[in-house]
Amino acid sequence: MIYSTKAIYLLKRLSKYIIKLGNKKKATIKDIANVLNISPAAVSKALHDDSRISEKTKKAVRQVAKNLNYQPNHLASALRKGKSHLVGVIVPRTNSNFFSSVIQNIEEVLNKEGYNIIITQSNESYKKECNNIDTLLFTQVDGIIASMANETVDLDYYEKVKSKGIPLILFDRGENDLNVDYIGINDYDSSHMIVEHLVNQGCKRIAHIGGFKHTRIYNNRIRGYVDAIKKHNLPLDNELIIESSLTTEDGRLKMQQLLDLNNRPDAVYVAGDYAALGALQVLNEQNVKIPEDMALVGFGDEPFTGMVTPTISSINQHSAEIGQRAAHTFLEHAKKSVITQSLNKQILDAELVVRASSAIKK
Amino acid sequence: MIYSTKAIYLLKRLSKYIIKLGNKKKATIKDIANVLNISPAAVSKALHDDSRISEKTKKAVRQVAKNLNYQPNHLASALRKGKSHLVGVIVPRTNSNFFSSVIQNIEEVLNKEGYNIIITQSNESYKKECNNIDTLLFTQVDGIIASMANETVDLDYYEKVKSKGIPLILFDRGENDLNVDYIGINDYDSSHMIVEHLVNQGCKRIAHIGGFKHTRIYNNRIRGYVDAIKKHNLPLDNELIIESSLTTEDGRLKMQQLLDLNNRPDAVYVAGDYAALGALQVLNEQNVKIPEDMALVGFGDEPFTGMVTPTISSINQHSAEIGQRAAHTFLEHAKKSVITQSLNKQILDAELVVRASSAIKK
DNA sequence: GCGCTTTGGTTAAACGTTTAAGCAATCAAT
DNA sequence: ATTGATTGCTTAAACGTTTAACCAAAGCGC
Repeated sequence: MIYSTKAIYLLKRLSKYIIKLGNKKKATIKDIANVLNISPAAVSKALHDDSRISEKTKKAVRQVAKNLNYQPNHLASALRKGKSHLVGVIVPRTNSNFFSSVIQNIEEVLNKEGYNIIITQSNESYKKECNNIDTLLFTQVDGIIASMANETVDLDYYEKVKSKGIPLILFDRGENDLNVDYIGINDYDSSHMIVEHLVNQGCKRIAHIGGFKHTRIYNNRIRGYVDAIKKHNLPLDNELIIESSLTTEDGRLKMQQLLDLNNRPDAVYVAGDYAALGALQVLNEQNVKIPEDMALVGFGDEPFTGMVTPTISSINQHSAEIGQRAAHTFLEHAKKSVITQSLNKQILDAELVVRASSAIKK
Repeated sequence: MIYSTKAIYLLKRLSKYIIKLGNKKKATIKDIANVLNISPAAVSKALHDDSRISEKTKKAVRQVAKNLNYQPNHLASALRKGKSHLVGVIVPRTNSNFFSSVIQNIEEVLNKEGYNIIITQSNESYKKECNNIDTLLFTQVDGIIASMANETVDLDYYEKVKSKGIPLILFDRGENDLNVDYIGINDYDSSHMIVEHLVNQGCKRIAHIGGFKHTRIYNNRIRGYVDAIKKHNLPLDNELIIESSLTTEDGRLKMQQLLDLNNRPDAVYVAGDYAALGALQVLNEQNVKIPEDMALVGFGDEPFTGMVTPTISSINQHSAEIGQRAAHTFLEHAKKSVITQSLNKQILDAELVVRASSAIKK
């Protein structure tokens, strides 16, 4: 093979550089510029396919970049551009299927647009959540997508995010008062669906183990339950509505409470799957027949609802779509230079997945 | 209250600045410097509690910083210092309890030291894993903590990380060949524990649904199984050792395969909990009594093993400790200026959690 | 061969920190 | 009074990109 003098010259400069870089740090735009005897600015433009750079130069730049194993320094470009291309995500915990699925979908959408996500967990603690916000702001994220901890009532920290002009998108657990984008399912209607379903199965006395009233979504589920019960002229008994932290353990306790009633319910709608699992365990242990003696419906469609015996009917919250919408909503904000947020709700219809725990009674 | 002339002067400058910043961007070190009529360098030093700055100035700086709602720009300091204080984490998926627990512990340890983590999922795909490595390198992470995808056999991409001088720590699924730090449990011994336990329960013909042989941990589990079977003079039959992808679905298939044998086993040790769940479903559906007709042991101690009927015995992999150790191992590397990695294994003993699926037979 | 556009770059400043080096003022000791 | 150390800052460069502004050379129409 015959090389032109030019090519040989280039090769020499290159190898000189490679040797020089050998034990040194990473290659920069400057190194490429030096090899090709052009300015760093030209290299930057070449790499960004600027129209003011000749095709020849672009090719050469790409070639040298490859040979020097060049990786752009994201920090430098982020600093210069004032954008980190990082998005913070805050969830109560990642080991629930709902949140992990939402996250995965956020990630997929954002990665395609050159964004990375930083996931943080609040463990349902308000303090941890504030910490998370601080670290995310510190890391200069371009936006925050969050689902609030159960404990969170004080919204000051989220106001801080807003005041910094950083797009904030809430999902699942959100607050109207913040006046930002929100994506979630229709909790009120979901409760209606569940009650309707249980009525169709012949249930006459339906209890509800709900979440904390101060969390809007749980409050909506409670309201939906109450209205649906009224609609069907069923007994609306105070002892049939119980507030719970919705952990498995608390689900056990609250189920026991229902079983201890003089006038037991014949169905129970639990506002969270983990608590529904606790309820199921208690029922199984005490040989209460499901669904004959007690029908059971959960909320969230966690995978284990299909694994336990009997399988638990539940509400599918469309985690994938929630994640995708949250990501797209952020991207829309990111495209605009001026960020103006207002209450903008995207409410999806949920889907009732009927399983053994509430299957038709004979 | 009486203010000194100085204080009033300061207050004036401050309010001037606050007004100026009002609709503007975030406050910087320069703004603080301007308010106090000192150099930005002095501000930086004051904020870092440098001994060469007077206590008086430090106090003033802190006060103004607070009033201006100053947040240090992480990007700038990272660029200058050549450290991003970001650590990349790669896992097959986050919705397994094992990984989510490891991650949570990594996060806890690293946050305390001022590091943030970026979590990425490979979904068991080699290609996605390579992508993840690229984005992490692009984001200038200071280190990578990873558990490999099932598919991964080619180690070139991980070599790339090593060659950039970025600390690499593997856990659970790792490769000796890479000569980096590794944290995991003793898979070989765990298999011994399981077989031993099943023998004690009176099982005479123990099958193994294992993972892919090319993944070292699964290979070790198989070797452990084989050696333990030999040790107890039990039948070591080729049809009793099945390779599986260890998904729930594949667990079902492989369990069926075992049930179809002329000479059925009386126990099966499944190298993953999800596959064990599939096996359990098949056994339940076909009314094979567990553990009387078929004892069952899983691996991983996923929470659902305690939720299903009957509950599944499994191996607890000490996810919390693995996460903590991985984080600490990274921190040790980070402290040193020169990074020299070598094969350094930390092997923890696992723990067998006996549940109903293998409880003593009468 | 004059102005005018186009091409293909270059120069220099900027992003917000950190930090080595420098320097003036004060103080301590001789 | 002189030297030397200490205190408390300042100056300026650097990290690796991006980008606005500028400019030289070539091409073009007439």
